[in-house]
Amino acid sequence: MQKEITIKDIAREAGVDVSTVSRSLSGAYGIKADTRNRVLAVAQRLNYRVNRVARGLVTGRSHTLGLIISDIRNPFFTEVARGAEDAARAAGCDLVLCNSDQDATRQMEYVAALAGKRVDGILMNSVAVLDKEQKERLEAIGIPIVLLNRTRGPFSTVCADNKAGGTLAAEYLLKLGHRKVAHLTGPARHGNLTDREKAFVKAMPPDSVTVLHGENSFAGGREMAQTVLAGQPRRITAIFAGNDTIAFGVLRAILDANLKVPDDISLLGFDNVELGSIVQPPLTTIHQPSYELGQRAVETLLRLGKKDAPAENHVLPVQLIERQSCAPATQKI
Amino acid sequence: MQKEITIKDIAREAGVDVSTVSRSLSGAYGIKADTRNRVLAVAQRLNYRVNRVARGLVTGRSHTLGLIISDIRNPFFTEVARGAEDAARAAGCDLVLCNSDQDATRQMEYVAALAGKRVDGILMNSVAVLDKEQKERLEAIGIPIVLLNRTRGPFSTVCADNKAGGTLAAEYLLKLGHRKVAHLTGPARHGNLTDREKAFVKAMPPDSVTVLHGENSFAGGREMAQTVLAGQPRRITAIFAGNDTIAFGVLRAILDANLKVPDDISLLGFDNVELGSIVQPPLTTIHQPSYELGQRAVETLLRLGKKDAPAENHVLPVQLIERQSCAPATQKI
DNA sequence: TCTCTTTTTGCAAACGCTTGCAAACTAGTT
DNA sequence: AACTAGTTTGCAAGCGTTTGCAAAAAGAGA
Repeated sequence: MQKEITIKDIAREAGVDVSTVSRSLSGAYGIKADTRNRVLAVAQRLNYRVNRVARGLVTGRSHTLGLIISDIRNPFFTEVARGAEDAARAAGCDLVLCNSDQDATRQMEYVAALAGKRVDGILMNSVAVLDKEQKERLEAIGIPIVLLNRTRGPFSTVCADNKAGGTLAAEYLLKLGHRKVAHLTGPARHGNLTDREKAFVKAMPPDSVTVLHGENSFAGGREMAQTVLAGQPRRITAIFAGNDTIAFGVLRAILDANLKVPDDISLLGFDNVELGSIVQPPLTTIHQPSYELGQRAVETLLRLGKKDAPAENHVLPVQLIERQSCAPATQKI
Repeated sequence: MQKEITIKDIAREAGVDVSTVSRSLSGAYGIKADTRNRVLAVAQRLNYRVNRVARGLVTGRSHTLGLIISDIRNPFFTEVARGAEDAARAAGCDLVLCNSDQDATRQMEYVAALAGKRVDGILMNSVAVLDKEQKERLEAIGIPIVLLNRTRGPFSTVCADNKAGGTLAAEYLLKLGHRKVAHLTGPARHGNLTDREKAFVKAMPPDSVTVLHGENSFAGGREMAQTVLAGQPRRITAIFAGNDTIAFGVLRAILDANLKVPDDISLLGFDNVELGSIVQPPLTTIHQPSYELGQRAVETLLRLGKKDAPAENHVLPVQLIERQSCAPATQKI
């Protein structure tokens, strides 16, 4: 590691004070164009590159944001991350990536590490709803934070309109004539999924929907679908999956059972991950604006950085993406 | 932003010097257990959190690594990123995510930004082979760097064994009796893909393979497959795609043409992204250890950080994943 | 009790930058 | 020529740590 070139070197070389160099470099007002150019030339010649950590120490701003999600491999988060990164970049910030793997301890470790780094803000899709102690810790840290996929709480939030999505799903399925449907979703009490579920059930006629809770994954969807398909207490004409990943599992189970989508059974997803358009048949789903979620979240975060900015709660609209996995219900019964 | 608690506060409170606090906190040798405990207690009580940027300034180590890839949404990179993040975390480092979108300028901007942040190392999947000037700039920066998906060059590299993969593909297809095949891949002169292509063509009998170059994407695969399927100068029994993403596009085109995989035509991918096992039929492919690639890369990076560490070149083995998209060739002609 | 080691602590100088304040100029008025 | 009002610069004090070195304290051996 060769010696680092500092503004001192430039100052010496250009025959001015370091403060003048600093001001020239930052384009501050009050430096004669002549001097500035000379300084800039020297800086260029010496191949100078500002040391942001030193600058950060004095300014107190690190121009770094933290993104804590459960797993970047979840396509939804991939998209969120991309939106966040783009927005961060636009604002001259870097984004550090943290995978919590749904582990609350790990999540809080990351928060602590990011705080130690004095990031300008934290973007987090919290593992679970925060308990009182965690909330206090977060507030004590005093770093702007915005929570993804949350709607309430003392912190700023950015979330898709899951309730509207649930309702949308119900309306669509009803319009197609489905009166006996199953909703296969993740664990109960999972913020997002629960909102979808509640709104969906509420918008459907009483007794028309069977809800199954399982693992929030491809395998989970497959399993749930298998049990629904196997023990058939009632003939089901459509399945609404809690999200696309579950839907893919369901699809696999249906195909494995030698049934056809949508001829034998309709399938509706949620999220609109890219894969949905690749799979056969292309999946009809509720689009969640994941990229915009990430984007909006960092924009909010940046605003929170300003003095006395109030918490913001954003709810982004969802949208039905009609592809080929849903068809009108046929009265086979 | 309330006032930050510093070691000075602790020092005052505990009645010792800041250096003692620093040493206590870092568990240095030469502090009486008694004192240390007292300091630790005060730190705890004051809810102290070390300022890593200050520390970084004096130690010269930021415990941050940069990851520059073209797009995190590419599932291959998602996996690489995950491997990298896990390895970084294990080493007590953070990872900042940079999407270059295949833009060389943007890539170099990121390098500069990361350098300004004084990251401990950069992990990069370079957009293109580096020209002389870029190489010099990278070297001048003096930050450890490891290149992903490269095998040669003055820098350390981590790469899957693409040549072996190409050969493997050829051997497998030959074993199944395919003698007229197409290789649909990305742009010519794309490091990775080119290696695969060359090895594949070389291992196949002369004149048995038609190579098509197109866009490296789902759409690209679809298009190339359409032209192969449409104008059929010769009957093809199998397609080897440059990677899984292309393969998915090919699959879609085949399905759209009312042909069956593998009955009418066999399809072989490369990469082994998760989606491959979800798609119908499950895709036979060459597994590239993406997670390990990321992991290995940061491990290498960390080693480079040590004094006088020599450059390393790693080639990771690939592996055939046999699923259901390939079948023995039938002599339809 | 008095040296001689060995620990344990404190002092002070970095690390590379920003920034408030005052000094030194420059130009504009009178 | 003197005075005022800028404008351009330099001085020096930080930002919160770490760390080499020396001072102080504590044991140990006599």
